[in-house]
Amino acid sequence: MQNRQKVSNAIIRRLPRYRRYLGYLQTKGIKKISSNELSELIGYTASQIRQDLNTFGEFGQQGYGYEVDKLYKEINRILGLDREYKTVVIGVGNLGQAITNYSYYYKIGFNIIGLFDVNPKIVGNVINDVEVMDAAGLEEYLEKENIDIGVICVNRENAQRVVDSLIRGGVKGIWNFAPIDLEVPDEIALESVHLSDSLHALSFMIRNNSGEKKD
Amino acid sequence: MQNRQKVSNAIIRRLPRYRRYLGYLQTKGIKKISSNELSELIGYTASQIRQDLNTFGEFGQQGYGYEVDKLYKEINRILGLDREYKTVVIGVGNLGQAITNYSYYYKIGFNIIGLFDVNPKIVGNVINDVEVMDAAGLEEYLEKENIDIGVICVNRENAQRVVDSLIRGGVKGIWNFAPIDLEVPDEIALESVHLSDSLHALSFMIRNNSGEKKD
DNA sequence: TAGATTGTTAATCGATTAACAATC
DNA sequence: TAGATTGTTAATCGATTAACAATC
Repeated sequence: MQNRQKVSNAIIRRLPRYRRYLGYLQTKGIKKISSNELSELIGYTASQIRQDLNTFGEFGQQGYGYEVDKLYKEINRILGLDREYKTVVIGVGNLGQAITNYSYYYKIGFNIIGLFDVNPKIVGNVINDVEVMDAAGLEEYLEKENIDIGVICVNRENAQRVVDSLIRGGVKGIWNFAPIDLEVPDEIALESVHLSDSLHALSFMIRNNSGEKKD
Repeated sequence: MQNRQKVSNAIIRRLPRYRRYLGYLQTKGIKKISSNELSELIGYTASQIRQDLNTFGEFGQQGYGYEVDKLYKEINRILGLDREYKTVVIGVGNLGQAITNYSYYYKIGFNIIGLFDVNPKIVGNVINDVEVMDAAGLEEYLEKENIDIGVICVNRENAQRVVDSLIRGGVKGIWNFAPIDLEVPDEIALESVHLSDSLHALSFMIRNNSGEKKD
C-alpha cells in the first residue's frame, strides 16, 4: 500500500465510476465479469480497464475474468471507502444544507457531525439531527474533535480563511464548493466542485453543438 | 465559428477557469497581461495558455500581451456566455432548490423559468419567484416554451426518463446531478456533476496522502 | 531600432490502445 | 488439452512543453 508512485488524475477520476458499475452489477446478482463485458457497460476500452486495475493489484483470474464482489470490495478499499470520515460542513446556506441532507446512501462513511455558519438566523437550526454552531467556535471545536474532512460551502471571499482554519485544525481533506482555487499544503487533499465552471462548460458544448463529450 | 475541429475536453475544462481569473483581473483594474504573468496567477504554463487561446483566434499582440477586457469578452463569447438560456430544473428537493437559489451572480444568462417536481408537497411552492409545477405537465410545457437547458435533480431511477422527455421537448443541453451516466444523442450537450464520485475521489486522495492534485 | 512577447512549429511526455505471452 | 481472458510490454496517439521566428 505504501510507496506506489503517483496515480494519475485520469485514473483517480475513473475509479469511482468503476465502483458505481460494480455496485450495479452486484445488485443485479452478477457474479463475474470480463474486462470486455465491463468495457461494453462502462464505455472504457477493455485494455484501459485492465491497465487501470493492474495499477493497484492483480484482481482477476486468467481465462475467467473478475469476481464482481471481490473487485467491488477492492475498489472500495482503494478509494478509502472501508473506513469512516468525521466531516464538518462550513456554511449552511442552500448548498450546505443540500449537501448535509444529500441522500444518505451516497455519503456512507462520511459522517457529518458538525455544521457551522456565521449567520445568527441559521445558527441553532437543526439539520439532519445536527445543530448549526457559530463559526466563531470552529477552531476551538477542531481542537477537541478529530475531524477528517471539511466541506466548504461559504462564499468565495471567506473560503480561503475557513480552509486555513480547518488545516490548522488538522483536517486531511477539503471538499470545496466555493468558486475559487484554494491553496492547501501538499499533504492535504483538495477536491473542488466548481459549479459555475461546470455550467460554463455546458454552455460551451451547447454553442459548439457538442458532439462527443466526456462522461 | 463553424467547422473548427473538435476542441479537446482538457481545453474545455480550462476555459471557464481562464474566464474566472480574467474577471478577477478586471475587478482589480488590470488592463493588460502577458501569458507569463497569467501563468504565474493561474498555474498553467505560459505555453499552454498561448496554445489554448490560439485554438480560438489571435487575441494578443506581440511584444505587448493581452488586453484583459478584450480577452475576457472573447472567452465569454467562446463559452457561449454572450446569450441567455431558458432553463428548467426537474426535481426540487434540497439540491434542486440549492441550484435554483444559487447565487444569481454565477448563473447570469441561465434563466430558470420552470421548476418541476412529482411531490405534491413541493408542487405549488414558490422558489425564487418561480412556482413549482407538477412534473406530469413537463412535456406539455416544453411544447409551448422553447427551453435550452434542463437541470436534472431527480433521483437516479427517474433521471433517464426525465432526460428523454426533455430531449423530445427540444432542449439543447442537460446539466445532470443524478449519480448515473445518462444517454443522450450526439447533438445534445451533457454535463454531469457526480457529487458522490467527487467525494470518493477526495477519499482516495486522503488515503493516498494526496501529493499534487488537479484543481 | 532593440526588447518583449505573441503565434506556431517541433520535441517531449504521458496516457491510451494494441498485441501477445502467461496461465487459469 | 483447448479456449478464454488476464497481466504486461510495446506501439500509438494526443496533449503539453519547449523553442523560436514573426512582429508589435
